[in-house]
This record gives sequence, structure tokens and C-alpha cells, in this order.
Amino acid sequence: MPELPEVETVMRGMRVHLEGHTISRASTHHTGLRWPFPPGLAQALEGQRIDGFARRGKYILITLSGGNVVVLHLGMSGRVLLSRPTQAERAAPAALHEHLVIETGEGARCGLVDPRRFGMVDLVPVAGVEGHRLLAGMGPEPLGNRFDGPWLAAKGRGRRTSIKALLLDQRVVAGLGNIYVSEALFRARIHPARAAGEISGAEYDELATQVRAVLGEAIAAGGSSLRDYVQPDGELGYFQHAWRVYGREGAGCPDCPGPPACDGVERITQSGRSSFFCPRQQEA
DNA sequence: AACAGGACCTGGTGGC
DNA sequence: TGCCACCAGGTCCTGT
Repeated sequence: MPELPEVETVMRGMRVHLEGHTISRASTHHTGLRWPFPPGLAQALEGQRIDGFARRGKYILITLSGGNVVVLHLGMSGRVLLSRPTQAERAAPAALHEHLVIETGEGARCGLVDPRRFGMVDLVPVAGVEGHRLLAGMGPEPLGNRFDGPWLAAKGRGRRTSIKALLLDQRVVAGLGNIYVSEALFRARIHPARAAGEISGAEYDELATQVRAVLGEAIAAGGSSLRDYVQPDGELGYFQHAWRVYGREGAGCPDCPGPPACDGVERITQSGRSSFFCPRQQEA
């Protein structure tokens, strides 16, 4: 599911719903996700006040009063369900694939649903978060000051890998995934299969601009809903309606006049993953 | 070192 | 209707 805009939307929803609350009950309903849950996770959460929320790339960071931070990744299929259950609802069992549930003394409930279990949950001391093995090598935030065309150009210099693969590399820039890479490359008019080392400085400048633009628009729209992704409050994100190429193989390119000048959006597979592009706007 | 591919999981969809 | 192959928002790890 979730790339940066969806993770940001989920994190904001959790903040509104849970910030300042104290966890009264926590339970796990599986041994773990991608990796086993930290030993004693539920007990470690109980009694903690939830002091703050942040996002780093596709990770959600939840600061607890006792000095620990919950590190949460939603993988491919992770969802967060937020509610204020009645007494009767509290007695209900966890939903299918709801692997972690917390309740607060203030009456809120938060369930982590992840059918495919590609996500992860860790609990680390706040001092160790930056050095966390999964976070330490992560590149700059695409909406932050450290990310720009020259940064991308430096990362792409001499590389023969595709620009698509470069943008998916979380060490280069944090938070992009398969959808927004296709969208950003379309907007910047760069073919996804071009070698990263062959992209010009001007093109990298435009690419960085378009990465920021598409992510900003998607966050404003509450992310993209597809399959079962919804915002934590149950609302649908609606950026999927703004996709110009992703998932639109065979459809008309939004910036082309149509046949015979352009046959529309094409799909190719790059290292096992689909890329969508317009062959007329994005030359190989 | 850089790169491609497999691996980890479940569920939905479309074809036969 | 049933079965099966294929596809899916991620990313770590291994082998070349």
C-alpha cells in the first residue's frame, strides 16, 4: 500500500486520534510481521503515554513517555484502524489480520492490520532511533531541504542502473515507491529505463521538482486509495484519481493528442516491477 | 561495488 | 461455479 503520502496520512490520523493518550491495554495477535515482534512488546506499551508522532521515509515513529520509540512500517498491505469503541465493542475479538491492538484510557483504539505481514514493528530507545539499522542509511526526505536536483545528480553519477531503480532506492531518497516514481518520471518527461548516469543536470532539477510536486499533491489529497487502503478514519484518499500514468496501461496519455500521434500509456517490467510511462513524452 | 533476482506473505482478479 | 495463474503499494538478502 503505502508510500510516503499514505504513510504521512496515516501518521497524521494517528496523531489526531492518540497523541497525549495513555495506553491502557495492548495485545499482539501473531508472533510478528516481517520479523518477530520485540519480546514483551505489549507489556512494554501498557502504561506508556503517547507523546508524539513523526515520519521518516515510510516509517512511522511514535515517541513514548518512558523513553522508547515505536518504529512502525506498513509494508505492502499494512493499515491502521482508529476508532472509539463502545464497551460492547471492546469485548470483541481482534479483526482478521489485526496483529497489534492498543487501547487508551481516553477511550481510543488503534489496530494494526497487515495481511501479508511485510510490515514491521520495533521498539527502541529514543537515543537509538537514528542509528536503527533500518533507518540509518536512509536518504533525505524528498520534501525537505537536503533533497534537490544536484543531490539526485550526484547519486546518479556514473550509475548504469535505471532512473526508476535509483528513485526506488531508499538510500537515495526516502519514501518514494512504485506509484509515485512512475508519476514523477512522467511529469519530468524522463523514460523510466534510462540509465541514471545519463540523465542531465537540468533533467535532475526538473525531476526533483516533480517529485516534490506529486508528493505534495498526494498528501493534500489524503494519499491514494486502492484495494483496501483507506485513511485511518475510514475516509478514502483520492489521489488515485489524479494518477496520470500509474495503472493506466493502454489509456490515453493525458498530455498527448491521442492516436495516431500517441497510442497511450505503456507498461514495462523493470526488475520485476511495473513501470508506466508515455513513450512519446518520455523518450528512451 | 553494483546490480538483478529471489524471498517473504495473503488476497483479489481475470481467464479458462 | 471452481480452479489456477498472475498480480499487488516494500525491501532485505543472496548470488553473480
